[in-house]
Amino acid sequence: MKELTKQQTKVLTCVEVYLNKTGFPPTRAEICKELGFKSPNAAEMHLRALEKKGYISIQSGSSRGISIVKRQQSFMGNSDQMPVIGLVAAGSPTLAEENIEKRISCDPNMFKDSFDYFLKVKGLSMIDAGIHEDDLVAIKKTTDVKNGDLVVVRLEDEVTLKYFKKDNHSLELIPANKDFATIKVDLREQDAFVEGKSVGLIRTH
Amino acid sequence: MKELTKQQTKVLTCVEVYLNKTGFPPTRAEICKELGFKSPNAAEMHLRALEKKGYISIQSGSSRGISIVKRQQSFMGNSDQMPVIGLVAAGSPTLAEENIEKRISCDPNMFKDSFDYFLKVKGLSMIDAGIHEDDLVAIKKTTDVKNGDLVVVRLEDEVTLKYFKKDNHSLELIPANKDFATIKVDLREQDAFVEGKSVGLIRTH
DNA sequence: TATTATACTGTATATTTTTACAGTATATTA
DNA sequence: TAATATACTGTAAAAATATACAGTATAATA
Repeated sequence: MKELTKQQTKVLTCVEVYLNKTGFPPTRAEICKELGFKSPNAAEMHLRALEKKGYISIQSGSSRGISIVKRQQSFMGNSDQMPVIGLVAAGSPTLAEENIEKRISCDPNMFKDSFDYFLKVKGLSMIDAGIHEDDLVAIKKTTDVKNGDLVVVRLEDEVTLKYFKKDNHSLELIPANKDFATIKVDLREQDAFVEGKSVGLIRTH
Repeated sequence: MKELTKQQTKVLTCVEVYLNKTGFPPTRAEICKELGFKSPNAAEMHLRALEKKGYISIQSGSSRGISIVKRQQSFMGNSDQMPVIGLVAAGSPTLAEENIEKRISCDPNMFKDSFDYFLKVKGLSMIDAGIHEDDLVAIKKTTDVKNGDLVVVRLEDEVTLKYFKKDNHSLELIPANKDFATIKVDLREQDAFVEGKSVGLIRTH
């Protein structure tokens, strides 16, 4: 998550406080009044920046259409709107806004380890690990992975979920389905970027 | 607190659901669309009644200026401490305190359907459905189940998680593992009590 | 039996609100 | 050095929204 500037933090706090006090988000004008700005465009621009950085989402065309994605302070409890990543566009960063399919309200600490986003599973390559198509795998962004971990790896422009096995320069990405082949990468020849590892899974029946 | 009429309850629920989904309250027109009213005044009048009875407060002159004073149910973007049911003691009600292994902080509405508790899976009888030992299956308490649903059924003093199939007096509880046999019950001879059905699953890696 | 509450449709309007556009200025990055 | 991000003022118009008013109809209450 990108860092916020001082003013952006002020605006986000203002929205949170207003929401906490009234139960609904403020208008641009109300933010201005609260923070001493003289133009509604000042608030507008800060809100746009906050959206771009993933802290809020703005429902275009709706009055007070601000929802908080990631709270700074937790007023109520610890529930964030965790992003669900569907198909990742080639070359784009996994967490880019255009890859976010929806958001689910849940506790980032509901699993043993914290996590950053859900990855929606495509295909059947992990079926023998009880991971089905459309399951949501909770991913913690980290490069600190051990052999045997279930990891998200980017190869060229493809993102894949497999078991991790590394031995010197040889990386193996192992599926859990006998119909799929292990992906073998020689790290001297090809890059592989570990995006994170799975800390849990949720499935809707 | 005064009692609500059927329609007022509907409107209040509508506001709560909208708020839970978007993070801000609905407009009169949006309530109408949701509930099938054709005039914004229909929503207006219900909101006035809800305010008069103390369930909400309305900020006059503000768009979406509805705040909920008294919630009907706890929807929340906030998390509840959902109970995890481990081994169920023979004869005791499933949700009895002594059966609660721990509690997990999460949103009761994180799946498509709401749920009441997590059941910790024992054994391998559902492995081919991608349900492993120690997975937590989210159970909604209900007796309204259809053939093919994944249900929690109590037979005598045993609680089991299986696929449901009922045909007249014949009840079949079908596992997802070829090494396990389908449980067949003649309802004229033996009682079977449907405790609920699965709406989702979570697993910690 | 008159009154009040519930439960709406339908229309209209004043107000609220978003949002685009035109500027100004500074700091940081490429 | 040019481009981009931040950080605003000021104005205006289009769109969203609240809300008043005029009705109709039914059920409950005094």
